[in-house]
Amino acid sequence: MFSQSEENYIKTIYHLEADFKKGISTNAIAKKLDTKASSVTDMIKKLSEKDVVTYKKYQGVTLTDFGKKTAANIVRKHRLWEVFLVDKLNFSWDEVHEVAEQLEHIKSPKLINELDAFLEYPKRDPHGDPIPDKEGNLQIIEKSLLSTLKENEIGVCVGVDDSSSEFLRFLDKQGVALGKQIKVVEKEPFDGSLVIEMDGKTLSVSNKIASNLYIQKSR
Amino acid sequence: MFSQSEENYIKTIYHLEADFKKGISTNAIAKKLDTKASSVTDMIKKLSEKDVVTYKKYQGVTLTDFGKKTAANIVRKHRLWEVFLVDKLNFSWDEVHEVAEQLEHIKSPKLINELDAFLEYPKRDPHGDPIPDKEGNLQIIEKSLLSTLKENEIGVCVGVDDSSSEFLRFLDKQGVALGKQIKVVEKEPFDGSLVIEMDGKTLSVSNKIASNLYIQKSR
DNA sequence: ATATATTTTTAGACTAACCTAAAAATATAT
DNA sequence: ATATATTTTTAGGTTAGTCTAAAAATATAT
Repeated sequence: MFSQSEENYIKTIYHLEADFKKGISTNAIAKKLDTKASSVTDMIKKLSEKDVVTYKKYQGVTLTDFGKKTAANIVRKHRLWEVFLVDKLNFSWDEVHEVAEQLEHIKSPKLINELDAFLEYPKRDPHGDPIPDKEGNLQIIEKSLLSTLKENEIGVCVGVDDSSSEFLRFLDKQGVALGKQIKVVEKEPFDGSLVIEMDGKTLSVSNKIASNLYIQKSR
Repeated sequence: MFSQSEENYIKTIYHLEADFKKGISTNAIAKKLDTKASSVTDMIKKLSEKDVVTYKKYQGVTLTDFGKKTAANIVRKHRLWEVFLVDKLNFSWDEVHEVAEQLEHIKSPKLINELDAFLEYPKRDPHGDPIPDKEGNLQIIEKSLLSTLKENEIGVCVGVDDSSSEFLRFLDKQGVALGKQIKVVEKEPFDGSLVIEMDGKTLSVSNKIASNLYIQKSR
């Protein structure tokens, strides 16, 4: 059984590994968790004692298989709770993170399995991120950043890269949501902005937006 | 904002005051929380600093109005989560306590208000205990222990005194549940047992059972 | 009313999780 | 390749919440 703090470290390392492969640095973890590198070193030693990570001094850490499974389970809980909050309790997708951060630490296998069933086994959370199954596996979706699509390509919005409140609220305002079909009408080479078609309407999005929206290409 | 530990103390004092009025002893709290009296003294000092309790050395503690409201809010959360677990996630009434003990510490006013609405503003938890409203008020129900009913009196089962798993599972086995109508057919003065009628069937219950079941008398 | 028992508080220590500051190792730049 | 900068670890300290053991206060019994 892990403490909330241990779980937060495990989850953070998991997310960093997804982005940067192996050997996550002390500093990277400290930055994500808004803590000091020295605190991270302390915790890493404990997690390595518990066989959650492999660690050699000055070489960064890597999750063991056990650590990966543990992490996936925390992420599973986090994302299932997010679905619950949005689907059942009228939260919007920019409001769920903070509460899910707390709920993910609740310890009860029955709770999470029943919740999964109650939500009818969702495959994605409200931001489009996949929900790991009980074994910790998560289905990968071939998604591309909107900014990488070519003119006339069509796809469906399946996720966001930046999930900050500001960005999500901006998307809401523009009418962008998961599942929306988007067609690239025109790409502006000068500033990387693009003209898209959505809901039969035409609008222009900046490169910054297009670099944070994931699209699953049609065909 | 209170820590989980502080919240557990506040809640415990609240429950003890409901049973024994004012001036809850250090030892009583220690017993309930399965901790040592010296730890309780430490925590009491902190809670009194924070104006949650009034405390004079060796005189026990009493919740302030602020403390009562805080406590009621924790109890509200606990009981709403219990309803959720039983009504939506197929938990039985003897399984909910442990998980609700964790869920009650989640901090999010929106979460609890939306949960309340989602559950359609329940008035009682699965054990028949009233759920405090947002202001911390809880409706009182005139309930009597089954053992205090007279022959031929009729009532509805509205709660349990002892809510241990063993007792609740025993009640399940006997078909006893909240809302069941019960009529006292005969009282046995010798051992305090009584013969009751429920669901059209006649059965005998021991005094121990009858002293732990609350009945709301009809008329 | 005094002795004895019980309860409560104090004093001092422990652990988890954090911190700061300094030392050690590694990386970078000329 | 050596000097400099950066990263990481170590050493030692802090706080919340717990503990044990002893001291102080209160309660009980004769």
